[in-house]
Amino acid sequence: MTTPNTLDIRSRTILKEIIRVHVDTGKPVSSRALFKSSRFDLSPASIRNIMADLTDAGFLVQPHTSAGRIPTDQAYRLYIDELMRNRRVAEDVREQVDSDLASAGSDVTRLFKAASRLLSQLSGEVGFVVAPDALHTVVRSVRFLTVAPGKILAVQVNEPDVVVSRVIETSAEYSPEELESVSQRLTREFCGHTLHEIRKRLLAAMAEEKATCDRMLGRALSLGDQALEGAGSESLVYFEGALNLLDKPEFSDLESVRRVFLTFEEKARLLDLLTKYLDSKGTSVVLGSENALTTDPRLSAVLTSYGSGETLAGMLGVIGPARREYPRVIPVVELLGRALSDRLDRREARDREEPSE
Amino acid sequence: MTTPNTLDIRSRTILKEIIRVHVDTGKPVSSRALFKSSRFDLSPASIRNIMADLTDAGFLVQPHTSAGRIPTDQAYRLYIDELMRNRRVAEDVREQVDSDLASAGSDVTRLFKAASRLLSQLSGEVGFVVAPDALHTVVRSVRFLTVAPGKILAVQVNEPDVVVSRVIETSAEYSPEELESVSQRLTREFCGHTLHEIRKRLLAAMAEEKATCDRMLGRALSLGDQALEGAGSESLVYFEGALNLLDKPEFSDLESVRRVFLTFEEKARLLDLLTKYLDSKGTSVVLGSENALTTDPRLSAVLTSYGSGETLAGMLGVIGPARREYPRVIPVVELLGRALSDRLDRREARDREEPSE
DNA sequence: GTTGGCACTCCAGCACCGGGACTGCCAGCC
DNA sequence: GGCTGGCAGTCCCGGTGCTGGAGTGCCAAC
Repeated sequence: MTTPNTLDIRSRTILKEIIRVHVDTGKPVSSRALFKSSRFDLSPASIRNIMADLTDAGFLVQPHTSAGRIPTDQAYRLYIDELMRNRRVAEDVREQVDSDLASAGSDVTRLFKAASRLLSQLSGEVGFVVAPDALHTVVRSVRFLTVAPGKILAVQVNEPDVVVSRVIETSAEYSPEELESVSQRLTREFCGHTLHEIRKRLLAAMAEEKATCDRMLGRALSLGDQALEGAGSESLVYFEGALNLLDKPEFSDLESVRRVFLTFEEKARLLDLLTKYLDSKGTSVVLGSENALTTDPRLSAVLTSYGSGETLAGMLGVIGPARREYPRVIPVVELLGRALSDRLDRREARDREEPSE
Repeated sequence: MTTPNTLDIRSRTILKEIIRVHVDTGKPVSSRALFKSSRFDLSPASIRNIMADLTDAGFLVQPHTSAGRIPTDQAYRLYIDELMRNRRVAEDVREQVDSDLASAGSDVTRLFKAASRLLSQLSGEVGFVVAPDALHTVVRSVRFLTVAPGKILAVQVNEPDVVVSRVIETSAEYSPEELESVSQRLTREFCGHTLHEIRKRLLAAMAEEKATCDRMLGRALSLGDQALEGAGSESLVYFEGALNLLDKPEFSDLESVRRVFLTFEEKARLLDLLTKYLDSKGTSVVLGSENALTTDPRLSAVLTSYGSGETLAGMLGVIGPARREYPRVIPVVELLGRALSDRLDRREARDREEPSE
């Protein structure tokens, strides 16, 4: 019997082939099918022996006694980390990504929607884009506009052109000139910092202001405080293609459907879990058994972060069953990460042909 | 045999009772069940005779020979129009609506979300709110802000405090003063009109400007044109509670689930159909067989329009199976229509106790 | 017009069976 | 020692047949 880390070459080859076949067919893989599908110089009986070892080591399971084997998450983990090699993204896919993102123009919301739709289409799973977390993104400017008596629209422009606006109510009246000067003052003060930092400084400033009794500054700070209140609590996520999962045999019973859709209904929880992976640069594969994404341990994700310039911004990726074509899907996710970063960076024209890798 | 419009009293009573029982149980209703459930002075056999007549007249159907009867859409139509009487909304429901909407504050987006969630919760179906159609809503003001070199944020404030913003790209540079004067000029010009009208006038103005060569005005108009471009094409809809439909026995097979979710995935088509009912003031019940809402003729809707002041604004309602408690659900939908209108009208405190009816 | 009775129909659930798809193990062979 | 063919054993799956129950439709009697 082999221990997890010391699988011999032959076992690895078999495991790899089992994954390939299973991803393809969706059904348990039998020794005979393996024998026929590829030219190992081994009889089905010998393959059975190896499969028995792989089962003991935790890489395979049997749905029932007289069935073939299916790979475990542990097997996928090994496959992803050591066995597989990414394929190149087909040229027409690149072109589709480029043209779809280009047609979204410069409106960030439309860009995110287009990206999640592309992810969904290209993977056949659920595509998602998490917009830059409002709390950790860099503020570029803050503006205030009167929209009605007692109602002021606070517009916060964040780093990659993400605009967040909310209406706040004030009992006090502000003149346009006053609003303009407040806008300029707050922008000058806070430009280039994250909301997180700003919030702290704002509180400190308000405490100090109480002491100095600078009325004008006080009103400015109060406005700023209201504008930021609750900001970042509702992160923006774009999901697309939940219906795709209905076609996956692993989710096509009613109970699974309920759980899967429940997952997407309460986006908040899902988001929390995904956000953990925001720090890690590069692409991660999150398998359900390793870190339950949801109530359903069979859900897994491929995700990567995107961002403009130095600052990490948000994440995107796909969610679906662990049984997926990793060599094809991972490069697609990475492609979209780069493409979206480029767009946000306004470097649209650069390295369109062949990203270094 | 009775024709549709001349059902005698007894037939109506029976039909009403059949609907009541079927809405309650979800299963076909048998003559015996009717005999036991209510004190008609009739034997099961007599009830059977009447049910046979109702079947001939198109009000009932049998799933199969030896099953009870279920009401047709035609029966629901009669029930809604003539047989039922709305129940009063329970006091605690009123309070929940008030407090939930109040806690959404004055941010219109949050208000819509809260309303659709309430509709979903209170009906056990899918709640929806269609935001005021951007094309037919009245514009209050237009503002422009520079967010980055070559990128300008156009903020359009519509009548019930609905803010629509989009980033537009310009090759030309604009100074803050120039933007401010453009904002004021366009606002003065267009305030109080609908986008629809504005678009027309804008095109006329641009043609004229070509003649007079007023450069400054030309730039203003160009900005205005870009700001409006594509506006209104993407109406905002808020759906909530699609999962509720999974609990309905009529939608709990896989094929139905697929169709239902497909319906909500392509919101656009659904919206088109719903929008037809926007003109009609008051509350409508749209039954699937009368006007297919979707690919699934079993989906139906209860909807009403809401609006601030004189202008109709948007719609809200619920979507679910025709088998629903109309006497309870219709008043809930109407309550939310009024409540939302009131909020948008800033008449929050008015007639909280008992709306006239 | 109403009613009890009765024959008839259809469905839902259950048990049963046989074929097919695999595996695990064993004994023999290189 | 590793590989192999053979064989018994296990389990699933689809089809079939049966039975009880729930309802209806009709008829004859009141």
